[in-house]
Amino acid sequence: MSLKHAILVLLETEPGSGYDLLKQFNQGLGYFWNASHQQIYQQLKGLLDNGLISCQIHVQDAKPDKKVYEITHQGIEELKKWLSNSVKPNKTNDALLVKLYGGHLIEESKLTDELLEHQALHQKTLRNLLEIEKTYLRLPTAKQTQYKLPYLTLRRGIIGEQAWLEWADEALNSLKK
Amino acid sequence: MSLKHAILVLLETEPGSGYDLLKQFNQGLGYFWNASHQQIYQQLKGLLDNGLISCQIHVQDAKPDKKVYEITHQGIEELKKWLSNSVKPNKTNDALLVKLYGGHLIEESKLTDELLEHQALHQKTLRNLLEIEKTYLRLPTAKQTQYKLPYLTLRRGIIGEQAWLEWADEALNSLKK
DNA sequence: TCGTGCATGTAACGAGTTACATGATTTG
DNA sequence: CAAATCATGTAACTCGTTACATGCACGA
Repeated sequence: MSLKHAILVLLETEPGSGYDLLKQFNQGLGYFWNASHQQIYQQLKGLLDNGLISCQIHVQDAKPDKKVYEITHQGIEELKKWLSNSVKPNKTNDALLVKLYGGHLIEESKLTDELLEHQALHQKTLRNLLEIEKTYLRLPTAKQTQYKLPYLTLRRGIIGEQAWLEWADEALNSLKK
Repeated sequence: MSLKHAILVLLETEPGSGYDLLKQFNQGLGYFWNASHQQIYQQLKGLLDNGLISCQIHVQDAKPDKKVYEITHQGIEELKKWLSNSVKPNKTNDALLVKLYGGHLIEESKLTDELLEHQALHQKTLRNLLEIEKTYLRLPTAKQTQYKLPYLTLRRGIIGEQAWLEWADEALNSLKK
């Protein structure tokens, strides 16, 4: 349901191709929404069929052609409608926790190893987010106000990652014993 | 991929019916894995076809019959294999954050309202988890050691919810301005 | 020449949601 | 008398992943 709307949100800010959207999902938006290129291209097809976006082909030299999509009036209406209705809270499905829960069947060192792997990834993500935050905090106040809402989502990412790492410390200590 | 294994983890602890599993998903396991009854019954069918679980019908009076499933030797082997291979880190797809990100299209009061709704739910979840933790902390040391791993997953839930609420406070304050 | 970036897609499958469907017993 | 609990399922659909597929340009 929401990938459609995530794409509309991005296209509302500025028109772009499937490839452009993919980059945004891998960068800025990636800390709260992920999508593969396959999914994106499928959704774009659907959105186009329903008239929520329009498409123009941009010929480039030395690079493949690109299809640049733009949100339509209808698309904006649909987006506003979606924004106004409340969404259900997120379901968490976390395979790592399932493994911990049933972890007595294997050696604890394997659990520790996997925790350490995940810890390294989360640390990297956090460093990344903190870099982006630095950039934001260096902006003039007017710009900060303008990007207030996206900044709140960034804060969610930072606080969430910090909490994950806090837990991982606790868990690793508990496993050591 | 993981629902299968979540079911195996539960059946490894004790045999049960699809309905029993559903209750476990709605209670203890629910803070890190969710599944609907439709999904569970489908997966049980698949697991049975693949010989990872076995099934016996228990006739009850004054209640419908139930199919009690048990993990097989093959099932335990499959579970151990899964536990030994590492899983990919979780992808977060959070619709609420997509809405915040694109929230400039609607009135801020609508965003605030929805945040408050979610806040109430998270508060309730946290209270619940803290109750379960109290029960755990009252257990004798031997029992605590036995349930060490599930307790770690509970801690993840608690720390995660606390972090969510911390963020929500920050977000609500920022929206007030 | 090999990998990375740019740029797009199809097909098959597995995971998850929504809707439909039944029927007894217990509790308020 | 209505609602919740117990107990099971099917069907249609959407969402997401994995694998397959193409082709040019540029730098190491």
